[in-house]
Amino acid sequence: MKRENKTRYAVLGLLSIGEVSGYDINKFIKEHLSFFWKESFGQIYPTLKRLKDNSLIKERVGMPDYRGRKVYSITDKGRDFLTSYLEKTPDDEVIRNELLLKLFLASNCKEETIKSHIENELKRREAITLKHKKINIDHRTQCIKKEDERYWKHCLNFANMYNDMVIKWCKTVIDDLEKGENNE
Amino acid sequence: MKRENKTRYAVLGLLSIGEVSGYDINKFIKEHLSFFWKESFGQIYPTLKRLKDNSLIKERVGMPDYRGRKVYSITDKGRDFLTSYLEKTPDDEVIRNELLLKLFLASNCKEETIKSHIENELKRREAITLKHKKINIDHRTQCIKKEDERYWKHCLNFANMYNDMVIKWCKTVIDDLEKGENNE
DNA sequence: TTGGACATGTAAGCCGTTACATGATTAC
DNA sequence: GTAATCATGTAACGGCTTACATGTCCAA
Repeated sequence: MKRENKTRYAVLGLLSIGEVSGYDINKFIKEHLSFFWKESFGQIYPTLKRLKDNSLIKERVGMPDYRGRKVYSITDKGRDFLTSYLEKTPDDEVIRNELLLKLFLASNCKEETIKSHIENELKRREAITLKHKKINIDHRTQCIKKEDERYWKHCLNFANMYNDMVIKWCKTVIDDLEKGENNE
Repeated sequence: MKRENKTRYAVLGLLSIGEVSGYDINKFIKEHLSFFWKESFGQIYPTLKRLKDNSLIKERVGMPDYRGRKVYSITDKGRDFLTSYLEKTPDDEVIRNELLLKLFLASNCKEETIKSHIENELKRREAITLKHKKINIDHRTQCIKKEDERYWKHCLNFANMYNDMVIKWCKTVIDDLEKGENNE
């Protein structure tokens, strides 16, 4: 079985929430979903075209806000297609964690090097946590429809738990590396 | 800047541990590293050829265990290349978590459907935990060289912490979904 | 008036999986 | 003898990123 193009489901899914443009889809994913999904323009625009050709979505030239803007809405056929997708068991995440690869191979570099990678990761994660606390959950949820809110909060919660876990892990690694340094 | 082929670093990295064949590399990744890295034969064999052409590794026909088997070892040049790779800041993980995508879009399907996806994930994770407890850490570490062991244990620990976190998360989602059902 | 955000789209080209092709060896 | 595992490799094909190309609108 061939690898499936998942972009179309993500795009179709976002259109199930409301009528938006390709530009909006990109922005929304970047701002709100980037902790579990990524897309690029090079995928989004061709995907919109294909979905339109298959009558899964409808195109409308966005007036009066015209600026070359086109907005798309999901059709009944599109909604059926999306629903049948959602029923299929999700594929395993494809994991390629470069930080762990480098840690695993760290006997080929200085201990300082790998330590600084871990410290960077820790800082990055702590910054995310801080940002999430500032922007409280209600604010992050403003743009989400009522019926989706419940599911959305679980997604956010996943992100937070993952973040906390990584922070904890980074600290244990750093502690261990420092312990080693003192022994020398 | 072009996207980088990461496979060569993974392959080179494994050869830094010892002289092995393409088949061995595949097996090792599948058995030991699959929680943070994946490769397929279609990438491994061409990569070995390219690394050899660039003198980063050396080929040797594996005698006396001959069965068409070729084994590779890292050269000094290869080791330098690997070290300079390890010094670069790791790229962000590319995340595409289909379970979270489906959860986010779950207002387009029956609640039962998404609930069963989460339950599957929970079962899968619990099975992994069980397996890891059975195969104790010393056994999993047998095949790892002494100098790598310390780093390796941190990688394993990441896997365990992540697993535990996901299990906890799944349970809160399932609880919440069941609470909703009772209210109806 | 100029920079930044809005807005759409294509082309090049590597990346990576899957399927296919082939054959040896070992254990039952 | 036959199934499983060992073992290498290629071809097809779609996936996806990156870079490029083009133009508008708005605010300072």
